[in-house]
Amino acid sequence: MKSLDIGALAARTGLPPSALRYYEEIGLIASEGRHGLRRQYGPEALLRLSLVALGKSAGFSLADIAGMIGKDGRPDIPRGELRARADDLDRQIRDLAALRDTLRHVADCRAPSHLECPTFRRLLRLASLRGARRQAAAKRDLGPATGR
Amino acid sequence: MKSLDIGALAARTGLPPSALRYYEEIGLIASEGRHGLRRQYGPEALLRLSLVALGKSAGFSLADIAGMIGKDGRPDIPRGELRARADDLDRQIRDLAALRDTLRHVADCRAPSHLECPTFRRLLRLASLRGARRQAAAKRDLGPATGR
DNA sequence: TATTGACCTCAAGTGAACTTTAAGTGGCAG
DNA sequence: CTGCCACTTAAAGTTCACTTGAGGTCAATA
Repeated sequence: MKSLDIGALAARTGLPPSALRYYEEIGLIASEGRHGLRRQYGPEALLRLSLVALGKSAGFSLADIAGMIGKDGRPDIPRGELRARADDLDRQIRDLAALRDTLRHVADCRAPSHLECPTFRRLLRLASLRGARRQAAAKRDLGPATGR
Repeated sequence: MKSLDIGALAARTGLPPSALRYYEEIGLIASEGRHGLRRQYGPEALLRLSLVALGKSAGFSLADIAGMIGKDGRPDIPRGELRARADDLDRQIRDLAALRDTLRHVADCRAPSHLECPTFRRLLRLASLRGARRQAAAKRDLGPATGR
């Protein structure tokens, strides 16, 4: 019998039991049944939690993630939308990579103050632009996680 | 007289006035004075707000940002923290790429069940490893914004 | 001068993602 | 069989970053 109680699942995932109960409450995972009062989870719970961890670290909300992995472990959303999401992710990845590069540059830069470093100043300009774009996007679509 | 009222500052930054008042309340920006009741902001507010936008997009909390750009306006951003944040971004980028790949795969895969698809399983394994690492990090530092 | 509209304050509300608390249950080691 | 202790529930509390609402002020325009 390969079933785990909530404590075991918590131990294997590193998530506190309270969080696992919460995930179950919002439908992110499901228990196979109970042993007495105690929830018993099958091994597929571990898979689902892996997907959840993946989505979370990618900046999606739990609601988004719930939408991506349907009740049965496969996505609910149409293929076209999945591809569009993937394209969004590509864009987000490019932005983050640029930010990371500039952060590293600034960390290594020998200029006495960050404000005097031209790269930093360029980054500031970009950040403002990003802010504006973000505003525009928010107005545009009222929607999906851009990773607040 | 180069001072902006809150509406003008909002227009230039894309932030709503309510957010700017909130930022002032928590000490992220300061107004130069009032014209009647109305706050008047100097041009350095724009610089500070650029820094704030930068910090936000890098995943810092407003409290973190407030700590980095002192009351005096000079950014005093610890280089070590910048590097740590860049490393976080690297991780986040890897996560995003994994998620993007998973999404694309799922959109294209014709396998009857994803659990039977080796690509899917490989992606999940990668995600689990990441989850474990993240736990370890959380235990290690108890601290700064890890992104939401 | 009267009105308009952008600003003001303060308090309360929001939503996400949990955590905490209080009171109770029940499997199992001793 | 008894007591421990990990589990259970429901409800309330927490943090972050704001937003919303009610009621008020005032500078500039008609």
